[in-house]
Amino acid sequence: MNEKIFGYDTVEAARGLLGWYLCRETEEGLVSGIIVETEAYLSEDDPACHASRGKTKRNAAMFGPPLTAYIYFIYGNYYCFNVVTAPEGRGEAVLIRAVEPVAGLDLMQNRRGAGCSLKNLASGPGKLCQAFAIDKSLNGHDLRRKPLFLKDNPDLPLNLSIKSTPRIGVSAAKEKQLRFVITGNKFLSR
DNA sequence: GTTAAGATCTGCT
DNA sequence: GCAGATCTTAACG
Repeated sequence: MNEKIFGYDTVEAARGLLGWYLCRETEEGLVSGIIVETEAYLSEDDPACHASRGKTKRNAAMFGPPLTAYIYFIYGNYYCFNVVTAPEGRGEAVLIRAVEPVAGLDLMQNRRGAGCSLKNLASGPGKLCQAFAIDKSLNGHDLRRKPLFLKDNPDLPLNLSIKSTPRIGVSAAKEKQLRFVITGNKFLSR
C-alpha cells in the first residue's frame, strides 16, 4: 500500500484519499467502497475542527499517528468516520463523507433498510457509518489492519478530476475550501 | 449538576 | 424545502 501521502499535509492527504478503497470485515461478510468525498479539518486557524480547543477525551484519537481512525457520535443518531493523516500530536483529520459502494451491496442494504437505493447507501457521513457498521468501538483503530482498513487503487485514472468546495454542515470557517470531491461522481452526498 | 450546541438524516409539507 | 428526532460531549455554575 502506498502510504506516502500520509504523515505530512492533511489537505494533500484529503485529496490523495479520493479513489481509495475503504474495506470493512465483519462476521456477516466483507463490504467495500471507493472514497469519493472527503473534508479536511486542520489544527491551525480552523475553529470548525474538534481539536481546535485543545486535546480532550473525545478527540484524543485525532492526535494519534497517521492512519488512526477517529470516530465520534453526533446528533443523537449518527457516527462520523475520520482518518488521521497528520504527524502524531498535531490533531488533524480527514472526514470521509461518501463512498461509492463496490462489494457487499446486499449487506449494506440490510443495514440501511430494505429498498434503499444504491446511491443512497453511503452518500453521507452518517449513512456511510451505518452501511459499514462503524461505531465507537473502532475509535483509535489502526487502518492498516482488519477489520477496517484502507487500500489504494492501482486502477485509478491519472487524470482524476478533483474539485474543492466549502465544507458542509459546519458553522465556523464557512469560507474555507476544504471539501474535496471526485468531479461528476454519482455517489456524492450532494 | 445542569445546559446548550452539534462535521446529520429522514419524513412530511 | 424545512423542521424534528435524539444523545453525547464539553463548558459553566
